[in-house]
Amino acid sequence: MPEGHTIHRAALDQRKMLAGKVLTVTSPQGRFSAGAEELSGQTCTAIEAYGKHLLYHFQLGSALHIHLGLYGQFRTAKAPPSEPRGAVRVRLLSDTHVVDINGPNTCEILDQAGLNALTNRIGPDVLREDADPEKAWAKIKASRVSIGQLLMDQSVIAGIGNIYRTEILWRQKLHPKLPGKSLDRTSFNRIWADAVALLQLGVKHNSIITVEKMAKSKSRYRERVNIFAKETCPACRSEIRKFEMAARRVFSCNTCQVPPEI
DNA sequence: TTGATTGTTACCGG
DNA sequence: TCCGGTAACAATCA
Repeated sequence: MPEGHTIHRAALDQRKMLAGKVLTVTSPQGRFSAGAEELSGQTCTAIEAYGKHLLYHFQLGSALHIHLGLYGQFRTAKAPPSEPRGAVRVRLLSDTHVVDINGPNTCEILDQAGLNALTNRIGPDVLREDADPEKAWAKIKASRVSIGQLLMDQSVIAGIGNIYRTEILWRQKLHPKLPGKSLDRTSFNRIWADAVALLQLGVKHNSIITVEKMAKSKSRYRERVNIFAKETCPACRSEIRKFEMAARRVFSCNTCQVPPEI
């Protein structure tokens, strides 16, 4: 479900529902082993997205750390809470709203040391003001790994997922198999700027949109991306190639994105 | 019921 | 040390 835009959007939405309020933290189905009660009754002081990670900070200094993985999702509703839907690991309840966290990959309580460890292992997040692109560039220009893989490596650059990597590389006319070290600085700058723009648009609309102009009547999902899971390149009508990269599917147009010579 | 999936980590071997 | 490959895990939806 989530690429980085989903988590940043969730942070925006949930701030209004939970931040600055005393929360009741429960695990209605007993699926949270690390002691949600520890946080219950504390004020949630801040909600912060970091790449695909979401942090709920609490007044005594620890934080609830959530990573949704491939399948997890947030379900939000107005109070009073109703019966949990699906597998709810944690339920956060304020005076006005309920946030259920279903099926997250990670669901744990972090102290300050844990928070530091987390932020140190994540690369610059394209959606954060404090992101330093130089850190990403330093790793990319030194790596013989393909740019398609590097864009998915959250320790290199945070927030981009499988759909955005395909779409960004197509938009920038770069083949996914190009080695990181073969990119020039201009290409990297374009990738970074495009990632920022596309993910910001994703936050705004709460969905992935990578086409330049989208007719209102064509707002169905398949019409919002250029080549992801498509058959034909919208620019040159060539056949879209599909292949695997680190066990994830990638798409490219070998006309618009010239493959590297082997 | 089956299969696919917008993700990550651990571990192994070259 | 780097990097590719594999398995494991998660829950939902079409």
